[in-house]
Amino acid sequence: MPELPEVEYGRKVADSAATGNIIEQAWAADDAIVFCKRSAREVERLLTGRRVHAVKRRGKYLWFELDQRPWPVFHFGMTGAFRCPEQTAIQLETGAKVQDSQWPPRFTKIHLHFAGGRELVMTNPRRLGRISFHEDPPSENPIAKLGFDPLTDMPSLADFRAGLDGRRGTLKGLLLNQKFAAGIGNWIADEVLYQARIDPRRPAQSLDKNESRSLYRSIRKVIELAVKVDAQKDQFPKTWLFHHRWGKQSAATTARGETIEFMTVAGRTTAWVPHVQS
DNA sequence: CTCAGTGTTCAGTG
DNA sequence: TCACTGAACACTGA
Repeated sequence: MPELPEVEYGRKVADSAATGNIIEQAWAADDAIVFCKRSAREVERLLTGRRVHAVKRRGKYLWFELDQRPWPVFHFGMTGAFRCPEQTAIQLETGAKVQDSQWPPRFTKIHLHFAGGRELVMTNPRRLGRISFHEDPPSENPIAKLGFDPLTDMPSLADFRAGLDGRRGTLKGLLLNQKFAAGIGNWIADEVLYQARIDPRRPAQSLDKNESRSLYRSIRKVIELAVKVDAQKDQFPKTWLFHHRWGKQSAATTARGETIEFMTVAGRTTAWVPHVQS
């Protein structure tokens, strides 16, 4: 699920459960991959008794500010999510909010119990997510090398344009590059290029003034709206490409009746509308 | 049974 | 060294 809007929703879930509260009990799964070689017992030791001062996000990364360092950093990979009993989960495909059928949910990697009774878990079925610990997450990799965050740190149009200069690769590849813009993933890249009416294969440095402005505006619009509705896909406008990109059905069309085609760009499946994007 | 997949990293190339 | 590409990773669900 996780591109910027889904991760920002995860931040809100964690914030409501954790901020201001003390972690009374922490349970971690034995999973050397997700915990970056750290043992479950050590993870539990680093978290138990700590008070959470804030839950921060940059791009697709989240971290807790605790009363003692190091601080935990969370990345959802392809399938991770934060859940708490009070908050509904967002279903992967449809984006609809659903209640968990069991608690803690399947694939729970970490389970926190807070003083006062709130709980929070991170699930991660495919184990491409990561939970690591850093003394100062924003100044250390991988967070330090991220590019601008389109929600909290959108550059000026002039700076955005300057960032396109000298880029030899495709626009699609650049949008997916977290060192350029942090938080854009496969569906947002396709949505933004469709709404800006630009061919995903175009070299980034080839855009004229109108095109780069259009791309800039599309990024802001898609991110801000998706965040506003807590990444619930059924609340995205009907005109968005998003609703029609799944399944790669031949003869897929947008709500406007435009033919959608699929191709691989920058190594990723790319949905686009040749009639609109040039 | 096979394969694609909303992500990142790393080896290899230019 | 930088920019970029493609494979690998891990596992579920179609």
